[in-house]
Amino acid sequence: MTLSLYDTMTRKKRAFTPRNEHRVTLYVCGPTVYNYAHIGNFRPVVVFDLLFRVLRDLYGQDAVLYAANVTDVDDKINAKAADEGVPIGVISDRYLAAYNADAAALGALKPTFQPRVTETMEAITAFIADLVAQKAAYAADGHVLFDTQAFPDYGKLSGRPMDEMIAGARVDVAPYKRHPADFVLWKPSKPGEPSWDSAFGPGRPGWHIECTAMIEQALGLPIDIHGGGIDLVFPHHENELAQGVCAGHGHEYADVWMHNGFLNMGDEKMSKSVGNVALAHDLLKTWPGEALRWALLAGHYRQPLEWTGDLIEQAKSALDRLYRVLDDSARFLEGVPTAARASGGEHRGAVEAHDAVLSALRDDLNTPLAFAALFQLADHVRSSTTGKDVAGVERGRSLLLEAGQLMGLLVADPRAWFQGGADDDMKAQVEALIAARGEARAAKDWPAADRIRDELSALKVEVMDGPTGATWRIKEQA
RNA sequence: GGCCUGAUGGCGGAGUGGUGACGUAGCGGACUGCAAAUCCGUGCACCCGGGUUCGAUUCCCGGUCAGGCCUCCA
Repeated sequence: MTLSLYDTMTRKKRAFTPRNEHRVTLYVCGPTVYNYAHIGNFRPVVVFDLLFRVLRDLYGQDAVLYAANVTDVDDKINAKAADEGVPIGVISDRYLAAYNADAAALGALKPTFQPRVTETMEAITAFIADLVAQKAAYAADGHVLFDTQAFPDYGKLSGRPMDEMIAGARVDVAPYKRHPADFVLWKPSKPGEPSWDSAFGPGRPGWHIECTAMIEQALGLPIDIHGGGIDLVFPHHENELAQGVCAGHGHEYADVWMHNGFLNMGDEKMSKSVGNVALAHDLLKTWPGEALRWALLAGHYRQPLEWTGDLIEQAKSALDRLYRVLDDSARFLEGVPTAARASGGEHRGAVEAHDAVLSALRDDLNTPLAFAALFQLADHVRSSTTGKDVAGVERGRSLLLEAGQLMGLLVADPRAWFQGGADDDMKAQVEALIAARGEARAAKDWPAADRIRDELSALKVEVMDGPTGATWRIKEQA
């Protein structure tokens, strides 16, 4: 099975072939750490984490190098640092830690590298110097600018004819630019702002150069896959590409460009600047990270996604269904003597469903199709459990867990998934009530049994009578 | 003004030139002391108008609507 990926540059899905299958390189544009990140920031995090996992599954755990940068030089960081009267590092460290914690809660693996602009200054200034030497950049009015005329293919990635862009532009062009599309590589810092020394004078890097320099430093150019949000195609990635090619790396930058669709809140675009926020940090207080991860993967990554309460609830329900199968089948296996367990049998249906998950993911990360296969696999486990097919349950269960965990899902203990909110005291209390209710039921004292259920209900606990006794779980919040 | 996406059932959301995924919600039934879960059954769609075709939700053209980018928001 080959991996095919949609490439923004060629606008079609292509078979993916890494330059070196022992060293597959992936770079994704990361956050500016000046505040808690909203859930939309985590869509690319989760999407490209999934790609990272699929690549590792295909090429080997250590064969994939994944770099996700952190922008820690930025006006918003400067403003916040000035507000609090602290160095910018205090701000960026604080919110980077929060960001990483949220990403981990959403099931994202740590990238191989997480470069920061402040730790890449030498590479940035060296890169700019290289561009100047190649006559692809020029100094003007204290700035160093990239000369877009030096790159004939400028506009190709985003599919924008440059002359039309300029004709329709609504922005005033800085007078020192030779061409309206030229962009800043290095600029002087304003008084009081952080500044770094360079051959072009003290200042700070422009937006686009940092990614190019970080890629060069962390992975080496060219790379296999470059990813990010669709909104970055122009100008950010277009500019990265221009810089990267003109600095000379065999005139190659990235083989595949991948872009995830936007996350929308209701009908409004979700953006911190608009103030229409849903911080992952807050969402994680009420929802399991796995449910949020599922919700982010509920649609194909290239499609826009509407972020609504319904979406999260449906994601939670879907996971409940899978965890219920895992829980029920685990209880069934606990009741089977070890000696009676066997591992024979083909269980073709389960194997096929497992393979269907893989092939769906390898087809440009078709997560909805992968979810469908996951449910199919769960149905096999369910019917094996009902049919008391021990080998079938064991095989199906391990395939389900394997497929789910490849997607960063089904990582919780099934019982903990349902009883997660309870501490030991509460568990003991619940067990005692359930035992009392069991006695009442045995005596066919239904009013007493129902009274105890009401008590449990008040504790937000739901009891479920089964053939092997009662089980329970924490009820959904309204 | 320029460029680019998308339009599928109550909701979410794949996919396909012809037997209409999957999840969730609805309805009927089984099971259960009741309930939950589970199982069985069932209803529900492919924006509009042309064209190509034996046949289009799927291909082509036009339209409408929605969204994105062109301002260092992923």
